[in-house]
Amino acid sequence: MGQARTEQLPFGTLHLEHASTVDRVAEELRRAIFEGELESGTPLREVAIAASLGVSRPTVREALTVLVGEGLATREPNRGVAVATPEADSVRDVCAARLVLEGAGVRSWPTASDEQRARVHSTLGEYISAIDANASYQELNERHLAFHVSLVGLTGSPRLVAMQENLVVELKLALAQVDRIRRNAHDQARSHAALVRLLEEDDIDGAHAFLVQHLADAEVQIVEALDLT
Amino acid sequence: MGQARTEQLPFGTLHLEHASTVDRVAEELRRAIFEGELESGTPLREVAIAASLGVSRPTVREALTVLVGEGLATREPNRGVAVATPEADSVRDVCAARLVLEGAGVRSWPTASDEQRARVHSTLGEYISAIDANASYQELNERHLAFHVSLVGLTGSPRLVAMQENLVVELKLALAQVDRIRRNAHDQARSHAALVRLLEEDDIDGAHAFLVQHLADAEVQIVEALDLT
DNA sequence: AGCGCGAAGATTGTCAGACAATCTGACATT
DNA sequence: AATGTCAGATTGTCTGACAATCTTCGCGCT
Repeated sequence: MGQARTEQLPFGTLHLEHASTVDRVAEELRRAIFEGELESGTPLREVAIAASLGVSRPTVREALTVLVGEGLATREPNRGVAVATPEADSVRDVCAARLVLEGAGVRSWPTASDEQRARVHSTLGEYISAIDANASYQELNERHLAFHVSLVGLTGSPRLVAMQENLVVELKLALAQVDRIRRNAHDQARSHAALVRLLEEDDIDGAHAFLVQHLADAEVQIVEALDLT
Repeated sequence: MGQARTEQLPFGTLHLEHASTVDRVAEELRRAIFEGELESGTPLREVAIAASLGVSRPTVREALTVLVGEGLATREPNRGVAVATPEADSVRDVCAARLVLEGAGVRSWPTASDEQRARVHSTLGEYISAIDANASYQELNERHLAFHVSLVGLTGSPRLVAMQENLVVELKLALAQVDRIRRNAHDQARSHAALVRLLEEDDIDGAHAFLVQHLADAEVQIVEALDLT
C-alpha cells in the first residue's frame, strides 16, 4: 500500500475533459473569433447564438460573461456584448507590457531551471518546424506566441505566465483582424534562434536588447496592418 | 459656450453608479470577503445568497462567475463556488510577480511624466496621513497597496496597472484572513518615504534594491501569519 | 423639404419555476 | 473491509416570461 503512494500516481496520464456546456460555448466563440469568422465589433446576440448552438439563453449569457472577463469581448449596459475592437493604442500597450514580462523572463535565464530552459528550446523548435512544414497562418501565430510565453516561463512565476497569456489573447484578437493582409510576417522568424543563442552565451544584456528590438518591430507591423483596415 | 468647454467639465465630479444587479451582488460579496465576514473556503451557496439578497439564482450565478474570474473564489464542477484559500505558495508567487511589475515602475521613474510622479507622492501622502489619523486596519491596507499600484503607474501602461491590481486583490484576500492577527504591520510604514526619496535622487538601483527588500519582508510576514491559521 | 417626436420592434436584464445530473454521506450487502 | 445502493442537497441547464431600454422608422410640424 505504501509502495503505491511512493510511485507516480497510477493513472497520472489519464485526463478527462470536464466540459460544461458553458465552457464549450465559450470555446466555440473563442474559436470563431480567432478564426476570423467574427469581425471585431460584431454584436454577439444572445438569442441568435443560443438558437444556433442549441442551448438556452442563460447558458450563452454565462459564456459571454466569461469572454468579457477574458477581454475578448466588451459589454455595454443594455446594449449587449460585442467582439472587442483592438485599438492601435491597445497594441502599443500590450507590447510595452510584454516587454516588461518577457524582459523579466530573459533576465531570469541564469537562475532558471533546466526544465524551464528546455521548454524555451522546445517551443522554438516547434515553431521552426511549423514554418518548415508550411503550416497554416494561425498555427504559426500559435507557435510563435507560445515561444514568447515560454520566455516568461523562465521566471518560474505562474502568475506572470498567466498575465502573458492574457496579453497574448489580445494579440491573437488583433492578429485575427489582419490575418488576410500579412501572411508573410514570419519570414524573419528564425531570428528567434539568435535570441536563444545569446541567452545560451549568457549575454543577458544582448538578449534583452534583442528582445526590445523584436517587440518594437512587431508593434509597428501590427499597428500598420491595423490602420489599413 | 466655448468658455464652458475650456473649463473643467461642469459636472465632472458627478458619478452615477451604473449598478446592474449582478454588479451590486458581486460588490457585496467582495465586501463581505475583504471584511473578513466570509472565511476562506466558505462555500457560496447560490440559493442562500439569492434568498439573502432578494435576487434570483441566475443573477447570483453570474455574480459568482465574475468573482471566480477575478480569482476571489474558485469553482469546482458540480461542487459549487467557494471563497478562494490563499496558499503560502500563492503569496510567494504574488510577491515575485509584484517585484517584476513594481520594479518596472521604479525603473521608469526617470522617464515617467510629472503627473505620474505626483500620483506616487499623493498616494504616499494619503497613506501616511491615514496612519497619523489612526485609521482602520482595512483602510491602511487600502492606502498602502494603492501606493504600490501607483509605482506600477510610473510605467504608463494601463495593462500593467491592471495586472498589479489583480495581484493586489489576491493580497487583500490573504490579508483578510490574517487581519485580526497582525494589526501592527504598519509600524515601519514610513520606510516608503525613503523609497520615494531614493527615486527623487535618481538613485534607481538603490530604490530597486530597497523594493526587493521591502517585498521580501512583506512576503515572510504574510506567509508567517498565514501559517499560524 | 427638413427636423424633431412618438410608437413599434428588438434586445437585454432579471425573474420564477422546473428538472436532470452529480455529489455527499449513511446504510445495507457481500 | 470493500462495495453497492439510496435519500437529500446542490449545481447545471432549460423553458417561459416580463419590464426596461435601445433602435428604427414613419409621421406630423415648421
